[in-house]
Amino acid sequence: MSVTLSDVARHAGVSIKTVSRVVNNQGEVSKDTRQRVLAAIQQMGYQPNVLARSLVMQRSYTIAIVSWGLDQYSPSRFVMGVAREADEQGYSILLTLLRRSKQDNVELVLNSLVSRRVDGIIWHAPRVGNNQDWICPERLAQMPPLVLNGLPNPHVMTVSVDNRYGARLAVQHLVDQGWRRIGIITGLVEHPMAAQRTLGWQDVLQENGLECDDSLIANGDWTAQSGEIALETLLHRRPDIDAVFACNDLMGMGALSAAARAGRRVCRDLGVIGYENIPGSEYCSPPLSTMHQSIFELGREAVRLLVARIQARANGEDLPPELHIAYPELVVRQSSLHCNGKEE
Amino acid sequence: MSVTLSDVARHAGVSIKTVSRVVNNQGEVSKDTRQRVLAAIQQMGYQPNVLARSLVMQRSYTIAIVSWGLDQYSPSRFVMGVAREADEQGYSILLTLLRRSKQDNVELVLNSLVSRRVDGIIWHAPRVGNNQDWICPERLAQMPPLVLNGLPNPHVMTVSVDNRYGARLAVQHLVDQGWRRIGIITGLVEHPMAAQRTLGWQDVLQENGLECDDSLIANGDWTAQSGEIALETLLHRRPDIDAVFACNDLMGMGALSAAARAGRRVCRDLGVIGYENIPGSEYCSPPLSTMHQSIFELGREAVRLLVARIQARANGEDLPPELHIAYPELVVRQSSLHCNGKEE
DNA sequence: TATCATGATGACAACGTTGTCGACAACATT
DNA sequence: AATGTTGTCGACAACGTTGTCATCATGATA
Repeated sequence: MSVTLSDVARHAGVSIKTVSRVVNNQGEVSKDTRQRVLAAIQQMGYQPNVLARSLVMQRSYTIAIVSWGLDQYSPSRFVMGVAREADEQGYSILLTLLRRSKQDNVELVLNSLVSRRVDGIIWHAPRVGNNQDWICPERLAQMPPLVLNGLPNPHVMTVSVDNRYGARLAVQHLVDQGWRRIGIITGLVEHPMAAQRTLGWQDVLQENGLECDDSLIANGDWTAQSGEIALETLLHRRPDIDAVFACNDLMGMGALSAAARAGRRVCRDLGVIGYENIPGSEYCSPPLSTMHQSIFELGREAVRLLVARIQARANGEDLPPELHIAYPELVVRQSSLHCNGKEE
Repeated sequence: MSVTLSDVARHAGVSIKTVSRVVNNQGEVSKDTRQRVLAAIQQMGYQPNVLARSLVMQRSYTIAIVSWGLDQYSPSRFVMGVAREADEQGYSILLTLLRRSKQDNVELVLNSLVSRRVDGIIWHAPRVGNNQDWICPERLAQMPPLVLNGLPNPHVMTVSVDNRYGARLAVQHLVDQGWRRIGIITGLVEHPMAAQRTLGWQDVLQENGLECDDSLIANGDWTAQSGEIALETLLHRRPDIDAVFACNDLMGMGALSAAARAGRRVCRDLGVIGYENIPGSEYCSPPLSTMHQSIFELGREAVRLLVARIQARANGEDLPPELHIAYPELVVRQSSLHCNGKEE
């Protein structure tokens, strides 16, 4: 079916090994034969068989990304960053989606990756329940993992976004604008990311001597609809609220909509800030203030770190796992501004 | 490093081949030895080496998806559908992102996939320039492709969304609402998808005897910002416009924002409809009417068709390439409704 | 008893690469 | 002239599977 080294060798009148040398341009081959072999390769359309190479070299030049889902913006961007950098580094990426319903298939997924002999894993799913218990010495020996927002662990590489820091920036901005009773619409509570953002919110309120009561908390699930409902319950429970921190932009948009329906005019009666800077957040009415994260770049960085580790391991050295943290930036638009109703 | 068949064989006191038989439970193995082998496998944590298996079987149980990008909602959903179905069918998926800048790397990408001996390709990128010229007999022999929104071709499988039909539904709805001068904000003109939607818009205007002039067309690039600018120029050029069909929701949101700034009240002075039904489109103000497409399901279907073809090919049969078309559905929300200003 | 099907198993050669080692010529050094 | 060095190249054995065939009991049939 496909052209092999041996086909090319026969055609060029040399040994298999010589062709192999030319392909990987390694070792000494005379200019003359190199030309001849190159011509044969060109002519026959030879493409090396990576499977065979992987088998003998004991590495597949493949890294797996195990993802929770691509339907949100940030995860998609992360995967794009991973794909781009992997391409540039000469690695292929194997995409695996975790089933959200089943807990127990983590083990299955991992076994499948071992079977495919991937050189490393990028774990791109929130730590919920015991779904990261697989990170144990036995597994670590098989393939090095890099975990997004992972727990500190001396044997595991991690790239993280400092969500608590980001949340602090967002809420501090609300405080600076003069808002005083600041509620929060959280993400899915079982996601560590959501927990971190809630902590940041707490930090700022406490530092500023503002009220920080459970009645200011409404739980969302990252969807716009949940944001809408959350703001409704919040306003009902605490009519004195004058601002709200939505833990992502979609929920922020839901909140904007709920506010309008409740007759609360954003910027005058209510400050709103989101988190994630999704496309479109700029075009809500009013435009949604938010936190920006360079997630694409984080994906690239993840691959860089992981590949460095893989290469090192192949050379017998054991690179100490590095850690990379990204810090979000505040994007001030209109929804968080406090107009004091002056222009009424 | 890792446990092999031969390790298990030695441990269980049988031949390699027998272990192989147990693993693939094929052939006749006595109950007794089967138990013994199974125990050994369990005990040693054996995982078959898919690389080696692929090498000898001449198929990798891997399919590649070549994508244009994951930053829009629909493409992400498509990839999710692909990943899910591939998982269920026992295939792994290799994710490749096309560089948008370079045209010429299509050939490189393809060669890399041949090198990895993928069993099939899902081509998930708009046909722009000559970037689908690779679909030629030579390539077809190497690995069967399935193309999203591909051109009709007796040798290539295709799954499509009927974009022209969807656009017709959207614009007809505007007409039904009583809007008469209907502009369009197109997608990137070089994308066939954008062209199809524009054709659908034309169809309906002509069928209804409405004006269908070039001055009603403004070109966007799928981003919200481009939608905003497009509506501005449109309103400037043709102040008599009373409705606009935005070829995706993001541009629709931009248009909504531009309308507000221009003092045009949506629903009264201007009808707006988008396309794609992204999360958040429901929470614009006013909520954006749009077209819904079941893209996740389309991704699953793509894998089903492709895998069927691969299996058939492996059995020597040559399954005729099938075709699958999905039809979008209208989602009526507020932005497209015509209030006639009654409640003024 | 001789022959034959059947069931269970293993030896061995593929698959397409790469690493190791040795062969051999050409040339430089003592 | 004998020896060492260098540059080219090929034979051969891995890598971990699977398919093909042969082997060898065992029990059934003629």
